[in-house]
Amino acid sequence: METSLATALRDRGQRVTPQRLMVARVVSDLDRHVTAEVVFDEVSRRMPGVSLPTVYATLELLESIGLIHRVATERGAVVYDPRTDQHHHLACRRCGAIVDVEGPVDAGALLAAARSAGFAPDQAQVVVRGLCADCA
Amino acid sequence: METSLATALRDRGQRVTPQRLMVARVVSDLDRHVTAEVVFDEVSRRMPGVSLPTVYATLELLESIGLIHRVATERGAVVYDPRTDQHHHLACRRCGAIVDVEGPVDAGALLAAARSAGFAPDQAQVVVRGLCADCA
DNA sequence: GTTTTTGCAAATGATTTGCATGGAT
DNA sequence: ATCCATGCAAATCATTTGCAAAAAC
Repeated sequence: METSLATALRDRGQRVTPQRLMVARVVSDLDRHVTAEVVFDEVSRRMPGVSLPTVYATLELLESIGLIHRVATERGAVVYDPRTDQHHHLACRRCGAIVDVEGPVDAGALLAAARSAGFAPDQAQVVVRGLCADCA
Repeated sequence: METSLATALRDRGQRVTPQRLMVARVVSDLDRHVTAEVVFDEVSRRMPGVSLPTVYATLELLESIGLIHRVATERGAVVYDPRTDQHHHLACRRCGAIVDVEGPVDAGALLAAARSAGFAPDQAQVVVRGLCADCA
């Protein structure tokens, strides 16, 4: 991932800094939905002195490049998802946890309805709400 | 709606106050996705002196009763939805707008996958991401 | 009369901004 | 040498909390 990040940054005329490489590496290593705070803690462990604003700015940058996705939870909290391929989410209504889930979904009729309303759809993502194994 | 709210409150041993009735009426009248701030502004217009904390508390109460739904937008902002029946959303990736959309969705396989992961699903909600008519 | 709800003010928590310094090109 | 990125501190924004006074039961 570091390589593709460095390439993307150079292509965009932006700078390759150790902080940016570290944030990208940490998100990739943690390999789950993480808050900015969690990323900051792990980055700080590996590279003390990195500031929280830099972590926020870098997460935003990584999202604009397309290396991570920003996900809003039911509670309004924000987490970052290292997966950028199409997938769906299970959201626990009690503890707020979000877990990935795979599976086919037929939303063709919905996309058609969206188009006829003048909306230009990119993708349909499903959020399954309920209780996770721990809360049930 | 006022009647069902008053009934629900009495059933729960809670009090029927003019502020609560007004918040419920305003959400119902505005009849769209609204922020707490927007509700507060309209409530203040009709009944000056109502405080913002009361509006927040009442929106939370209305949601726990099931008269409105809380929805987190892609940006992490929170809006309240007067519709409580099953429906889906179009989310504009540029301006953040959220619009209701109707249509059948087959998420049976996904729900099955959720169950086999120990998750107890309530419902599957689809968020169609893309560009709204105004932003396209 | 008793208990809940309200309004006020202050606290909180997450994220963003301004600005001078430091670092990448 | 130039200009972008960083770290720090402070600002901002939405939401929540503590508490005394007011209102509903």
